[in-house]
Amino acid sequence: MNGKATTTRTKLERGRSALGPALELVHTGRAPTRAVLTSELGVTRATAGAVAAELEALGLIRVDSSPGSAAGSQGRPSHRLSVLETGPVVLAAQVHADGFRAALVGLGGRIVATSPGCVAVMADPAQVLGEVVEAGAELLRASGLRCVGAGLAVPSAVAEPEGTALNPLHIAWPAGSPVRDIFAACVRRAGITGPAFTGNDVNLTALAEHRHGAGRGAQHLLCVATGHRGVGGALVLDGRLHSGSSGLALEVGHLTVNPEGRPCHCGGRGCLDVETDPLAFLTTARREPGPEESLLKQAGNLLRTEYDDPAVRQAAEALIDRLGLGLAGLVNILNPDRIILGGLHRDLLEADPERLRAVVADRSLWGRSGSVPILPCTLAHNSLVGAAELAWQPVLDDPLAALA
Amino acid sequence: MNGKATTTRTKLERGRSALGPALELVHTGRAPTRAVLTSELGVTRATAGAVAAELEALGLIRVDSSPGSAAGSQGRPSHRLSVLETGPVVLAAQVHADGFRAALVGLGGRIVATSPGCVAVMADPAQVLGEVVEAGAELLRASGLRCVGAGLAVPSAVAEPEGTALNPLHIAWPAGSPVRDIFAACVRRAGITGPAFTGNDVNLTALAEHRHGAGRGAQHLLCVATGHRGVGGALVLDGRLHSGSSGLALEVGHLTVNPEGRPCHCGGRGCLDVETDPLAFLTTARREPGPEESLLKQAGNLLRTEYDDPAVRQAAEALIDRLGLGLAGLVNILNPDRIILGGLHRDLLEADPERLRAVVADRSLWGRSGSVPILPCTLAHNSLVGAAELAWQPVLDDPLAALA
DNA sequence: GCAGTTTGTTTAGTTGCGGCACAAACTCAG
DNA sequence: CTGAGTTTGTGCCGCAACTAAACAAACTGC
Repeated sequence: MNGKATTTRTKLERGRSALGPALELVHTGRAPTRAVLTSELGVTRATAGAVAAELEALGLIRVDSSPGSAAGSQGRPSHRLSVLETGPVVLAAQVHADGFRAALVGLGGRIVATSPGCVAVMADPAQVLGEVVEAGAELLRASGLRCVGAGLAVPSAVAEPEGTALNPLHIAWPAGSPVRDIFAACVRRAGITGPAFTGNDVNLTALAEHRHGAGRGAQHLLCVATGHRGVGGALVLDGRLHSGSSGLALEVGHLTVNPEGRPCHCGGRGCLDVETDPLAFLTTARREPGPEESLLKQAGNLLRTEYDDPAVRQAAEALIDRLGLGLAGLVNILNPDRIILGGLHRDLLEADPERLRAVVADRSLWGRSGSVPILPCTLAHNSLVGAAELAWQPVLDDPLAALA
Repeated sequence: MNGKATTTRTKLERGRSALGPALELVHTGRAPTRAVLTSELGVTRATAGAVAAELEALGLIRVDSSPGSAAGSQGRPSHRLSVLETGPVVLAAQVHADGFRAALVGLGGRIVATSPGCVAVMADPAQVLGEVVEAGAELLRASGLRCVGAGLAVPSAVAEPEGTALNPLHIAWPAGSPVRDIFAACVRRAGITGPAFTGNDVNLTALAEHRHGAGRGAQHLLCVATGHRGVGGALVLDGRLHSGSSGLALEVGHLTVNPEGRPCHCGGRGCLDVETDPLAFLTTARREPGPEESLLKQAGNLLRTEYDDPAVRQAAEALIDRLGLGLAGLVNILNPDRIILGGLHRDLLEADPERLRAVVADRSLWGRSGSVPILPCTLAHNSLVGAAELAWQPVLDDPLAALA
C-alpha cells in the first residue's frame, strides 16, 4: 500500500487560496476596502468578495457594508475592511535589560493589553520566561479572547534551527541558552494554545516597523538600533525577514567605523558596537554613566535636553559620523531603499538628521544608493509587536490551517 | 518503447503554474527523472506526467522512456528527463578587459557555440555591443536554432531600473552609459527575437554557479571575485539574485580590511578593492606588473608557479589574511551558507585553503556562521552562462507566455 | 430625476490538480 | 522461469479556486 510511506508534503505546501494574501493586506492596512483588496490581489470582484466573506466567517476581519459611511469619490462606495476587535490574539513577550513585559496583540498590530513592565531580570531564562508567560496567560484569562500563538523577543542573536540565544549579554543569561524551547515549554505549561516562536529583538522591530510603522511599503528595509549596549541590525526583503542561513545575519556591531577607535571585545578596534552605543556617547560627552539598565534613557535625555552644551554636541556629532560610516558600509552591501533607526541611533538621527544623511551619502559609492531615506522608528513597543508578527505568520500564510 | 505519439486530449493550456518550476528543475539538473520531478514539485504523478509531456510538446525537454536504460533500483524505472539539444537557445554576451565574446547557450547552461574572444575593446559601448551582438547573430544563423532572448554581462555595477553602467572603469566606457538600452537596440537591430537583459558580471557569475556550478543547492550563496582590477560581490537568495533596490548591492570593494593600508580612490584606506586585487598582489610580491589586461593571468601564474618564493608566499598570505577579514565581515552581515570565490580570490583560496578558512572563522562572530564552506568557482565561462540565465529567466517563470 | 461611474452579487463555465484504480516495468527469491 | 514485491506511468472522476459576463445596487453631478 502506498498510504503511509508517501513522504511528500502535498497538502501543507500548497497555498490554499488567496485567503492568506488577503488577510495580510487587511492586517497591514493596505486593503481598507474590498475594492482595494480586489485590485491588490489582482483577482475578480467575485473572488475578492468570497475571500472577504470567508475571512469574516473565520472571525478574523469585519466587512462593513453600512450605507452612509461613504467615500466622497464617484460610484458605489466599497465595503470597508478592518480587523475584528474581538478576534483572536497572540501572546507577545519581550525580555530586555529593563525587565520583561507581556502583551496580547491582535491583527493589525493592535495591542489589546499589556502587563506592567517588570524590572527584575534573573539569570535563569526558565524562571524569567515562566513569569512573563504567566503574566501573559493572566491577561488572556482576563480578556476571554482566543489565543492562536505566542512570540518572544530577546536581545540576542537566535541561532536557527536550534533556537539558542548566542549572546544574551545584557540580561545575564548563559550564552547558548535554548530560549526557543524554554519559551515553548512555558507556553505549553501555561495552557496557551498555538505554536511558539522566538526571535531577536531588532529583527522583530524591523518586522513590526515594516508592517505597521515607518518601514511600510519598503521592499528592502534596513533597520539598525542600539539598546543599552551593543548594536543590532535587521533586513526585511519583500516583506520577509532575512536572517541568513542560520539566523545570524545583520550582526552589524563589528563593522569598523573608526580605525583609531577604542578596542572591542571582538578583537578589532573602533567597531560600530563600541563607538555608537549609549556608553560611548556618555563617555565621549564626559558624563558619568549611570546604571547599565538606564544608559539608553540617560543618553537620550542628554541629547534632547543639553544639545547646546558643546561637549554633548561634539560627542553627538562624532557618533553621528561613525554611525553614518557604518550605515554607508551597509548601504554599499545591501542597497536598501529605506533605513530606519531605533534606540540611541534614532535619537542621534533626530538630533541632526542632515548631518547623518550627508555622511551616509558621502561615504556611499554612488549618490543614488546613498540618498536612501533614513527615518526614525515610529512604533511604540515595536519589538513586542514584532514578536506578535512572528506568531501571526502561520495565520497569514494559511488562515484555514492555522485556525483549525 | 517509443513515446506515444498522441495524447488523447491535447490540452495546450494545460499547465500554467507547475510548468515553470518543473522546467527549472530540469534546467538545473535537479530532476533527472519524472519520479524525482514528481516529488520535487510535490504533486501527484499524474500532474508531473502532464507537465513533463507539455514541456516536451513545447520543444524544451526530452522525455526518455526507452526501456533498458534503467537504474538498478527496484520498481519500474522512471522516464528520464533532459533538456532538448535542438531546443531554443539564448544569445549570451560578455564584455571585459580582455575583450568581448558571444555565445549561444541552451537550457541547462549548455554552451552550444562561442565566438572567438576578441581583444579590441573600444571606448564606444554602442560599437562594442554592436560587434558582439553581430558575432552572436552570426552564430545563430549558422546554428539554425531558435533564439528566445539575449543577456549581457559587463564588468560594472548596473543601476536599476535605468540599466546604466556606473563604473565601467576597466573597459574605458563612460560612466553612466545606458548599456541595457544600447544592448537591447543592438539585439533588435540584428533581428534577434526575445527580450534583452544586462547585468553585472560577478552577479551573473554567482547566478550561473548557483544553478550549474559550485553554488548548487546553496540557499544563501555569497560570491566574491576579482578580475584584473577591483572586487565584486554577489548574493543569491533562494535561487534569486539579490541585487538590492537599485541593483547596487554587494559592492564589497570598499570594506576596510587593513586600517594602515594603501589609500583608495573612495577616500578610505585599505579597502578590499586595493588590498586584494592582482595589482596589490604583484606589488606586494615585488614583481613588475604587466599590462592591465593581463594582470589577472600574471598574478595567477605567479601564485601557481612560484609559491615557494618567500616574497610570493608572503604576499599571498597577506592577501589571504585581508580577504579573510573582508569575507568575515560579509559573513557577519549576510550569514551565507556557502561562499564561492572567483578570479584571483579563487587562486588565493587554492593556494592555501586552510589559512583562508581559519581567518574567516577567527574573525566571524560565532563559530557556526564562520565555518561556512568556501569553494572555488568551477564553471567555465561562468559570466557568459550567467548572462544566459538572465535571458532564460522569463522562460523559467512562464514557459507558455515566453515562447508564445 | 436621469446619466454616468464604481462596486457588489449571481450564475455559468474553466482549469489545475488530488485521489484512486489499474497497468507497466523493473528486482529478487526460489 | 515464475510469482511476489516494489516503484512508476496513465486514465478517469471530481473538487476547489478561480474567471467571465451579465445584472443589481449605491453613490455623484447635472
